[in-house]
Amino acid sequence: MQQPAPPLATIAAALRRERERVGISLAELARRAGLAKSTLSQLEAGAGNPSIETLWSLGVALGVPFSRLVEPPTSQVRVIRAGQGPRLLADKSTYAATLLAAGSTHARRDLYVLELEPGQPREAEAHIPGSVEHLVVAAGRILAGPAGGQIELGPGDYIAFPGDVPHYYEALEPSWAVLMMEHA
Amino acid sequence: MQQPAPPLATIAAALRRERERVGISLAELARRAGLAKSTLSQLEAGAGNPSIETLWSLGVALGVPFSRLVEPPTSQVRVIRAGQGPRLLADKSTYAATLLAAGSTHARRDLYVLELEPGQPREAEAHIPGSVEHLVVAAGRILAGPAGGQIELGPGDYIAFPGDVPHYYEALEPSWAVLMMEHA
DNA sequence: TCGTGTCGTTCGATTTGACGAACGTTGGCG
DNA sequence: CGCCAACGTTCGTCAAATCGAACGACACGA
Repeated sequence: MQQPAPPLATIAAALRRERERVGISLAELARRAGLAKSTLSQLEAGAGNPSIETLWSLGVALGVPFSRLVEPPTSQVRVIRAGQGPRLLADKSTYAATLLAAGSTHARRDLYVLELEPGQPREAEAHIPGSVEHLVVAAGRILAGPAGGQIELGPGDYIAFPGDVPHYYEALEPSWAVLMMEHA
Repeated sequence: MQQPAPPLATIAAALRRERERVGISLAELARRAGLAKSTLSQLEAGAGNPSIETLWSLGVALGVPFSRLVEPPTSQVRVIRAGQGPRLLADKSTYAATLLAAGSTHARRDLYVLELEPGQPREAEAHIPGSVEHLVVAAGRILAGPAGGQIELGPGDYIAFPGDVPHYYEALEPSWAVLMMEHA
């Protein structure tokens, strides 16, 4: 499972990698995480055995989930090509989805553009267990979320919710959005 | 993301839950993990702030992945309102990125909202080999693509291009877009 | 009724992680 | 050039996590 993985070096590498991804200095990250520079310096040097709270605050400050800091990076190289011509999948006149990028069976992530018109809401039944839907509203107003827990969203708003329970989309005005479907 | 979640109580609950699932005593687990009984006792009581190595050895002894001990049960609904969320530092004032969803190490796909102002274009150096960037323009006009092959995009337009070669973003007017970064 | 084993908790001693202050270095600017 | 600010590192100090040992509670047999 995670047998021979000494998390010491992994954490050191992950910290430096993620920090450079965000593009901030060591001192700045320490400030945001509420830590001493020295602590972070030693961590990135591979020395030390940080406490959970310390690592957690770094994860929050970097905006990455905790697991990314402790688990070794996946080294396998897999190329997934962008979808060619967008295809249209429509089942109701008020709802249209355009498939932008379809992941392979090994890396399942699909990217859609949704176009919705007010009127008949779309009720989606549960998908495969473990799937997650990510929605960013580009224009208009949309009521979305798991059945019974819908939330109203406007341009720029983001919502993520489990796709393996019944859920729901309704446009309050002509709208469109970007949807990332994540399958377990 | 994982915002105000103090992992202290989560860990305590997870430890007791997983230990009872395996069906061993506290003393036995401490023995297998190479820890003092007292340490484990306090951890399950919710007191303490364990080090990474301590928690890791418990994960190994319990036969569960590390993340199961630190992350709360499972995903629920998460909303990030426009303008909220962790903002990545802009190396130029014309560029801002907000991280919406960060993939785990096993499914590396990150979702961002980009905000761009006209002016200085953003030149990005190559990322990890095999990475792909997917961009959907929500509003405005953006010139984007690999260096030398930029394409002008308007609202609703989609482009995918390799992220492991130098590439380029420029807003022709105030714009924002949804970016999915896909790491190999 | 002892004696023995294991359970989980509590109590000092010690190792060690985190802090704050200093250091040398680098880059920008008058 | 000097000055200043920020960077990342190193060092001494302090608080805290971990340890080892002892504790009371419970169960099982002799």
